[in-house]
Amino acid sequence: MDSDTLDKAYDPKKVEKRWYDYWEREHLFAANDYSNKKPFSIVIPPPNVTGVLHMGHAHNNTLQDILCRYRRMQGYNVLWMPGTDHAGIATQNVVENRLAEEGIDRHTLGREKFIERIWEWREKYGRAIIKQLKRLGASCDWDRERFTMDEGLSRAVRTVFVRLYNEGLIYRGDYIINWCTRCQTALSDLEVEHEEHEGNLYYVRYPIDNGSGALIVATTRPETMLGDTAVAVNPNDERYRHLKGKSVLLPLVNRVIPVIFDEYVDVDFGTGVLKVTPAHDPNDFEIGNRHKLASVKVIGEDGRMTEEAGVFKGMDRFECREAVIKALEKEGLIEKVEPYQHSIGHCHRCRTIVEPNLSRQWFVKVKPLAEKAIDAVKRGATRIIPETWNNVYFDWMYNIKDWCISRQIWWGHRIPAWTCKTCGELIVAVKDPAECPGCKGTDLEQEEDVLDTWFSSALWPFSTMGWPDDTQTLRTFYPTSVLITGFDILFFWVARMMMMGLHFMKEVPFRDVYIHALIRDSEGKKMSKSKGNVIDPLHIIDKFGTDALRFTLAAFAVQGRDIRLSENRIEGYRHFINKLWNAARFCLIHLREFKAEGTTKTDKKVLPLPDRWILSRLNRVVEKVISSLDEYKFNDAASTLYQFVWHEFCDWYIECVKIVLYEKEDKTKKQITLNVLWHILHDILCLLHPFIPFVTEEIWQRLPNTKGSIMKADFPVADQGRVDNEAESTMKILMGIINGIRNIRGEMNIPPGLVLKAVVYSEDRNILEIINRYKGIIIHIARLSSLELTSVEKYPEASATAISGSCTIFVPLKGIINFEEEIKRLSKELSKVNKELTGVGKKLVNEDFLKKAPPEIVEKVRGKQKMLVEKKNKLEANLERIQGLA
RNA sequence: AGGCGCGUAGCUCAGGGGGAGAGCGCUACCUUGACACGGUAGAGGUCACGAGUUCAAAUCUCGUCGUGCCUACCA
Repeated sequence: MDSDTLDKAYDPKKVEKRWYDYWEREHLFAANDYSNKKPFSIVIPPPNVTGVLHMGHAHNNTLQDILCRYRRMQGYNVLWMPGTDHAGIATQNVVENRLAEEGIDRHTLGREKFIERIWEWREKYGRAIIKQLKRLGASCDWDRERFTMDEGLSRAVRTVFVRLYNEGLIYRGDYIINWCTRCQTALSDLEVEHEEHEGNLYYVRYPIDNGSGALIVATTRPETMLGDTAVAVNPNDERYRHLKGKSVLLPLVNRVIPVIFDEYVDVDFGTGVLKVTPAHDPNDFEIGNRHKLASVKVIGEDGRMTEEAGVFKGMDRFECREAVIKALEKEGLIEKVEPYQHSIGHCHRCRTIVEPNLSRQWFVKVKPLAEKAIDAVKRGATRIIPETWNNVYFDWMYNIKDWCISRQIWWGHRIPAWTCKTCGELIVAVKDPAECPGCKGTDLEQEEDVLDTWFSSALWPFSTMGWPDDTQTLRTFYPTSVLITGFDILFFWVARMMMMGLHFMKEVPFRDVYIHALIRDSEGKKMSKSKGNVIDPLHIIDKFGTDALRFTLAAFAVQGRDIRLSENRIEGYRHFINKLWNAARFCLIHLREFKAEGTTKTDKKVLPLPDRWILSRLNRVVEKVISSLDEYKFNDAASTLYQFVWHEFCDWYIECVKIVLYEKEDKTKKQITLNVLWHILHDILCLLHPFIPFVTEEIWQRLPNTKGSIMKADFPVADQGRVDNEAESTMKILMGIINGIRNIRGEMNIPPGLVLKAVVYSEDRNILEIINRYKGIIIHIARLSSLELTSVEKYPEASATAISGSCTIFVPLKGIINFEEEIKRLSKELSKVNKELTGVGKKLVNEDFLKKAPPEIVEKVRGKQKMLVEKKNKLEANLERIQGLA
């Protein structure tokens, strides 16, 4: 690498791929199972194989990458475990749709062939997301990439299943589950999305059997009445007490069904009479169990009415609703119809309305697992950050219900259970059994169903590390240091990993869980393809570069608030990348002949003021960046660096350095400054590398006296010895004076070509001395021809004036001054001061304030008042004088 | 129905009991030997509204309105 001049503008396209390939070639992302360095590990939230990178991925993985690069530079042995998820239903749907385009149905293809096709499809298209993660700069240890359907992970899944089964924590049974009539599978409660829906509440008359009158039942789903096996009332409901032991005649079906009494029924809802359909409603199912009612399934798996529905057989469930209403109306059994708003469950994959259906499925008894998971967070073994998510986590865990894990699809881990066709024995085993352990029969039939995708994801932190084998990877890297994810999968994934990790590893899967915001569009809506409001990260990367995107995402990553992304903001941060680039360009031009021996740290005493100042500032920044990153405050770290690089390093330090580098100063002085310049740039690059890896590597490679990749450099450490309050306050004085002069220039529209003289007056000799010592800096940056100092009040004629601290700055403008403008300017300033002064004054006449406020606050306000009064007097004097001249 | 969060400059958002901030946009001036993806200066805010706590509230508490999300078996 040479340190020739950089291009005038940073072009990410020329840089990004080259350095990523280099990092991979040099194995810089590789974790070491045997290192005795401190471990730091993260498992990636595995994206779906079907997926393409969206902003959520970009955000999530940027944050992970920042931490991984940061910890590596701090000397940790970092493992970032990558991989993808087979995403059962989603993937199956995608491939099914592809096949449909070819006119092929999966059933004609058959199970084995169909699964083969999915594997083929995965090989061909499933790698897209990995490539895209690489474009993002993700420093995963790619040699360890895992897939939830890999041999090893599948073995983990089977092992877990078998153990839970043997422990009685997995069972099979007939229960009401959520059924998607389109996907043709059961769903867990989490996979159902509720949505408000305008419907009707139908009041239907159920004639009382062998008596007069009728019970009126309110329902939103009249079609399910065909499967009613009772009507229920609350035992405390006076209105219906007399119906004990009575029955009603179920209309249309003409089935006699009992009136039962159950506490569940809400007296205040509708008529206080509930129709009970155990086969199509979870609550009714419970009631049915309590009262030993029969279940009549009237809606089939395809969403059409079954044999049991009599004349309605074969109708679609929604058609049937209309038909039932019509039939009831005909018989005069509809009492009334009220509009009614209620929420309806939809399949989160295909939006079809979910049908609660009685079905034989496999379940995990999660209560005992959840207790351990609750406890782990309670006792702080795992921290959730930000803490507000604790409550959400606890709430869900406390109210957890058994998890339906069987899915009637083909793509996934097939349930390791077999039925012996000879004796009916159920065999659950890790390895495919050859014969029935009971009757030794060999005619075994494996369960058709596969497991919920999240069942395998729940094992991810340890299955990826080789479990159930006792591997060195597990010993070194489990539990992982932190999990970074969005709250949308807190229950789906985080909670379940907690449960499984604690149960099988006897240890939490992660020390910290950092829950980040969701990326939304400019209106605050969740980005989704169907809404068409996505901002494609790859498009952004092409347009602005990866670093600009990453820095934006980091700067936006505020805890507890969602991100509304806009291209404008990303563009703003591209400018920052370019600013850094150009600052480096300046440095490199001057560092061309920089010698290695100059890189040792110079003693503070011999350093010029600007150098002491920038080193002091740098060390404060280092401290702040480290503490921010340690607390997952990515935005604080990013904006601290932004502020420092742009508004301190570029705006002030480089300007000061120019004086030394461009004037004919002696060589040693130049060397000292170059030394500091090198140091600051060096540390800035290291501090920024985790956020913006590409541009920092590119500059690093051209910076003299660096070896290898910046990835292997040490992350800066704060050095309290470099913090220099005196230098900071002195610089503040100089900046104040420079700003005063600049203000005059700007406000008075003085041509920039015009070199000005200035006179600074102050009664404070110490201040004057300081200014005198550093007048070169002021002269240069404020572009003066000379700067005079005086402790005697003598007013240069026709001057514009500015006040800074105890100083009055005069800029003689004989012949150029616009008196009106100057009067306006001073008056404006004066009214500002007066306004502030009234505020301060009010406080200082307040007895309570003087008595009760902490003394240092009172002192501060007093000091401020004094300063303001001084400023006011000076302004008034200047104003008076200028008015006299006008 | 419960729970959580948000309402601060034109826009996107930081801050979180004692000086209202940033980026973008806007106005004026400027091709100054790193950078016009730049520089300098400037305009712009009853920090949603109402009450309370406090010497002091954008900041804490309560309420109202608006807004977003999550959870839920009231048919």
